[in-house]
Amino acid sequence: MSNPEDPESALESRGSVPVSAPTGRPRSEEAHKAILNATVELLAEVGFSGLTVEGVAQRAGVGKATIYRRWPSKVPLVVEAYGRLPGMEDVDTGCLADDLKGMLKGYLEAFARTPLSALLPSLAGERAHNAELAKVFDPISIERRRPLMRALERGVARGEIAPEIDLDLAADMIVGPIAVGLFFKGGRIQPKRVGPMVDLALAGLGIRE
Amino acid sequence: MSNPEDPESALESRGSVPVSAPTGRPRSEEAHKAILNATVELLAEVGFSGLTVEGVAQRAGVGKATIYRRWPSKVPLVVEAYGRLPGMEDVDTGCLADDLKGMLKGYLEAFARTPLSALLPSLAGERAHNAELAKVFDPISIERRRPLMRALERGVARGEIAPEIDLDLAADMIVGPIAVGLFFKGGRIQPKRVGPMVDLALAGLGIRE
Amino acid sequence: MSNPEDPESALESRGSVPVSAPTGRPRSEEAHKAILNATVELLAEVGFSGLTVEGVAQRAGVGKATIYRRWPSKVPLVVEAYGRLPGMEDVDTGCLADDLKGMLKGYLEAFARTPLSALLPSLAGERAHNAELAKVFDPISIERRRPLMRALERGVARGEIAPEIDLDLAADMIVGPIAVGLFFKGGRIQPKRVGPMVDLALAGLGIRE
Amino acid sequence: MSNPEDPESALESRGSVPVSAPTGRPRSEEAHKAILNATVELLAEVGFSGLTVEGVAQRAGVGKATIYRRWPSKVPLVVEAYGRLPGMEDVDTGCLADDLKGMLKGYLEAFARTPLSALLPSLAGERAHNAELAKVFDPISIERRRPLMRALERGVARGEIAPEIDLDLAADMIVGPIAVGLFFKGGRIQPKRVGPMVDLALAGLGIRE
DNA sequence: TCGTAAGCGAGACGGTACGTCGAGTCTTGCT
DNA sequence: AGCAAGACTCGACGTACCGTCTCGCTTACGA
Repeated sequence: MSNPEDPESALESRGSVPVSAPTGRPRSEEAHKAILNATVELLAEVGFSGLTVEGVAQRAGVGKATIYRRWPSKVPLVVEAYGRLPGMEDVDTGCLADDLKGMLKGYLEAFARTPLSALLPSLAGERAHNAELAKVFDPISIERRRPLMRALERGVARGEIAPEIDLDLAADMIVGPIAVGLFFKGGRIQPKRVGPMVDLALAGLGIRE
Repeated sequence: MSNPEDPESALESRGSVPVSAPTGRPRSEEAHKAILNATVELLAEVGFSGLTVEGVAQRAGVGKATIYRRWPSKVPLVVEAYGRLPGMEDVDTGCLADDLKGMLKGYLEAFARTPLSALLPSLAGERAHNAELAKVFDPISIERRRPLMRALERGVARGEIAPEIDLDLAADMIVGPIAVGLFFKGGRIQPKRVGPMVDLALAGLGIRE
Repeated sequence: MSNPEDPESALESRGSVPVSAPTGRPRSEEAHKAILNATVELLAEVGFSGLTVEGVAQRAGVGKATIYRRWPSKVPLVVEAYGRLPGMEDVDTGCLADDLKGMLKGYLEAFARTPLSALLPSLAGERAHNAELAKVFDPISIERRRPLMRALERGVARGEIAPEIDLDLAADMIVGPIAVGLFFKGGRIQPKRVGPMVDLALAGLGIRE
Repeated sequence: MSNPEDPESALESRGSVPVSAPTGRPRSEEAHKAILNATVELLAEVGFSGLTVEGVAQRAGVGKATIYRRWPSKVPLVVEAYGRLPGMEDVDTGCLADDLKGMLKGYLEAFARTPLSALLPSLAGERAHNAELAKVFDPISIERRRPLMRALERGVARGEIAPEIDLDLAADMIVGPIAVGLFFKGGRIQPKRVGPMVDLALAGLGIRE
């Protein structure tokens, strides 16, 4: 993710003159991909704590030095692999409830297709006492919930949500059950439970007529 | 946790005859406590992944074998240490909103007093790819949210909650923001935000006049 | 062997009044023997360096403390076990060559019957850097070659050996090939080779016609 | 000792084509030497039984894995260290007695200069119940007494020794007193006693005029 | 005849070293 | 320069014994 040695970053620095002469053999893009793929695969198989750089190198058919040349430790490697996995995709139907239901359903399906459900708890667990990880993990997390925030903002604009509502808190409440299910029950929420989940969040528990 | 030498287990086997003669020097209760204390301390300092059995032994002033004699690996050790930390305490005021606010506030204060906020993400992260851990972790998690469930049940009984509401989902939604804050934002929710949080959960996001 | 707690040593301190009242349960002679037997057996099986006090205790059906109550460490235990094994037995035929051949043959047969050939190298090896062991081992070694020395002295008395010969050196030369075979070739000398061995020692290598 | 990576072994395989491509970083010759030196030093200080691989690693400034990569256990390590120590050096004066006296004196001086006198008993003791050790130890022992055997053969050629004499037995008898002194008396024979020792072996004990 | 003092088997105690494994770094020859 | 390979130092793993220390019991003596 935009690391300084990345040759593509050099191109971004305006024009055709590289910042410093990139002599020698260029880094293999192939190796890069193989490493990230191996990382994602292994994370799904053995989890974060079972992941070894040695294992990634072997699976990717790559020397360990090639990994360490790109990532300073296994944490940023995993973070970048995580960044490759799909996040929430914006759904805009004109109705808040349908937007939320559509987005969450799509997201939960991504959980089933990818190692996201193994990765997220591992990374979140490590994050808690690893400031270095937190620094790169948090922006990605914020980025990933942006579609959700946008849907809520549309809801405010349309008058479906009262303007004084704390949207951040609202977002937490909407994805909260997914997080709780993921971290404490080890299972993904079934997609069919998304409907009630959103309805409950929108209507609240309280009876007030 | 209910290990066979536990004197109370002996009582469960009906009557005064122990299952088998407990010969030899009995295990030191003192060492047991010292180990758990050291574990809790170190978890708060270095997290689950940074915790080493060697470090626990050293901090507790205990030989490694004394730890391995009691716990087969660091996972159940940490789980037992986790079990010692305070959970939610039931608050029964006769009003659902006040019950929930009281309980959550108390719980969040426990987060500040104890290493719970370091432990929970670490354990939840490990849980995701460690079936052995999941087996012992999940019952404890369920036990810990029981006061919350009871408050909700009282709410149903009092007519504060519609009877058709899925209480499990409701509980997830109420603690959801705490979980999200803990796992993705690395911070405990401030106690003063508990009020809006509960109000939002009870009233919902939707406007319905 | 004559350790200070030995109740029989108390008797040696002149007279019938024990130094201190030997109250309490007396030490089990049975356990003592079982420990020594187990020690000899295990030495033959696994050698000195493979011998563990734990193993001896288990084999003897005895607690470890019962061993440590009698011997301060495994070294004196092994030495005492060694002391129980047969040594050279004096043979007095009136002819030096026959005496020596008889004694050596008998000794080599003892090697075949007992774990002596496993014990001796182990103890000698340990002796080299274990002063404590050397202190108890050496007197036993001297004692064990005394029959050999006596035979040589008889040879001098009878005029079979010139009086100016250093008998200690002579004894070393006679048992030397056995030692070399034991330590460097791992095998006991075959009894039938005893004859030439003694003849060579008596006649020397040199031709002197 | 003649391990497959040894460059000289490659030469033995006739021709310039190495048996297999030696990829990766080559093993550090420096570390190898440092380990062997540390081993010899420590053997002299604490003996075989007091020698720990951990201690060798520390003294050599080397990781334990680097030791285990080269030697499967401490036994072959010690054997190789032993192989580096000086053995008997051939002395050829034209007179058997002088040859033997010269060689033995030189050898005994090597005992004083090196930890040989600590090593030999330790290794011989271990050898007795360690077949693996015996396999590598024995050829070295035979090699080391070869100068002695050659001197005896020269003695036969010159007619100083009767041809029917068993030279192996003769060699055992000549070094026997050294072995006995080393293993049972813990001391090196004083060099000045070498003369009588050889004279006795050549002339024998028996009086026969 | 009974108390008391020491012995008993069992096994936990704090330690130390074992042999293994992985982290992150370094060094080959080749591309 | 980057590459695959693999050795490097370091440090934790989980195991096995060390020599010591309780346990709940015998066992024998002397009060």
